[in-house]
Amino acid sequence: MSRSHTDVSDQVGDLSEAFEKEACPLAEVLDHVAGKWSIAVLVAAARGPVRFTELERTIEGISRRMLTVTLRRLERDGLLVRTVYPTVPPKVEYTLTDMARRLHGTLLALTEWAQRHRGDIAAARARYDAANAR
Amino acid sequence: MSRSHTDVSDQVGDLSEAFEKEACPLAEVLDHVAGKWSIAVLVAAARGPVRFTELERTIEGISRRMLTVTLRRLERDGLLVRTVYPTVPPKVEYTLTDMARRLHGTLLALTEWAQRHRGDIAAARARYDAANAR
DNA sequence: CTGGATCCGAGACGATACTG
DNA sequence: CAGTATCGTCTCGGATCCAG
Repeated sequence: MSRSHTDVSDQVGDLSEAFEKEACPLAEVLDHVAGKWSIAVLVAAARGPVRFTELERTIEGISRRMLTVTLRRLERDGLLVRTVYPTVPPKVEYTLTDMARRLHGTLLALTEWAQRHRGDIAAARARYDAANAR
Repeated sequence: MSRSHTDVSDQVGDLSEAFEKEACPLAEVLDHVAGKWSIAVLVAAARGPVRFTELERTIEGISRRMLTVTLRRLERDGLLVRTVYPTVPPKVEYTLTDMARRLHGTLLALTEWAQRHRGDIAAARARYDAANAR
C-alpha cells in the first residue's frame, strides 16, 4: 500500500522473483496466513481479545483440534498473542499483533470477494462438472 | 474495495455470520483461492495469457503434478480460462477471468505483506521455538 | 474452561515414467 | 509442449479420551 498501484506490471515482476527464491518462504508464509482456518481465526480475533470457546462457537465447523493447532501456529508466527489468566476456571485471551492488524484489511477484502463470488464459483463448478460428465 | 473502510466492526459482524453458515462454503472458497499454489498461479497469470511451461519455470518449487491440479481446480472454479491451440506442438494458454482479475489487487496486497513481514515471522518463530526448547 | 494425546482415514504432495 | 498415470510419503483434520 506504500507504493502507488498505477502500474501493476512492475510489482508482478517483483513478486515473480520473490516466488522464485529457493525454499520459497513466500509461499510458505502465505500458506500459513491464508489457510482456511487461519483466515477465519484472524478475522474473528480482529474484534478484540477473544477467548477459546468464543472462537469455537463463532467459527462453527472448526474442530477443537484444528482451532488449537491454528492458534498455536499463528502464535508461533507472531500473529497472535496468547494471554493466560491463572484463575479458576482458566481464562485465555488471544489478541492480534500489530503485524496481523496490518493484514486485516486485506483479509477482509479477500472474504468480501469470496462472499460476492460464491454463487459464480458454484455455477462455474457445476458447468465444469456437467461438461466433464458426458 | 467498494465500501469505505472507516468502520470495520460492521463488516466483521457480516463476516462472522458468513463463516457461521453451515457447510461453511466461505472457508471452502477461500481454501481454494488462497491456497499456497493458487496464489502463485493467479499472480503469475495476471501478466496476461501464460503457457504451462512458462508457469512451471516461473513458480519454481511447484511440481508438474501440482501445477496441473491447481490449474484444473482454478479452471473448475471459473477463475482461469484454458485455451487450447490445436497446433504442433500443442499450445495451451491460461487467462484470468474477470472474477479472478477482481481478486488480483487483494492477492498482490497479500503477497506484499508476506514479503514485508517475512523476517518478522522468521524471528517470531525462532523466539517461540527457543522458548519451547527449554 | 482450555487445552493435550492418540488413532486413523482422506487428501496433499513429490518423483518418476509414459503419451498425443 | 502439455499433460496423464501410478506410487509412496507426509500432513491435514476429525473423533475420542484425558488433564490441569
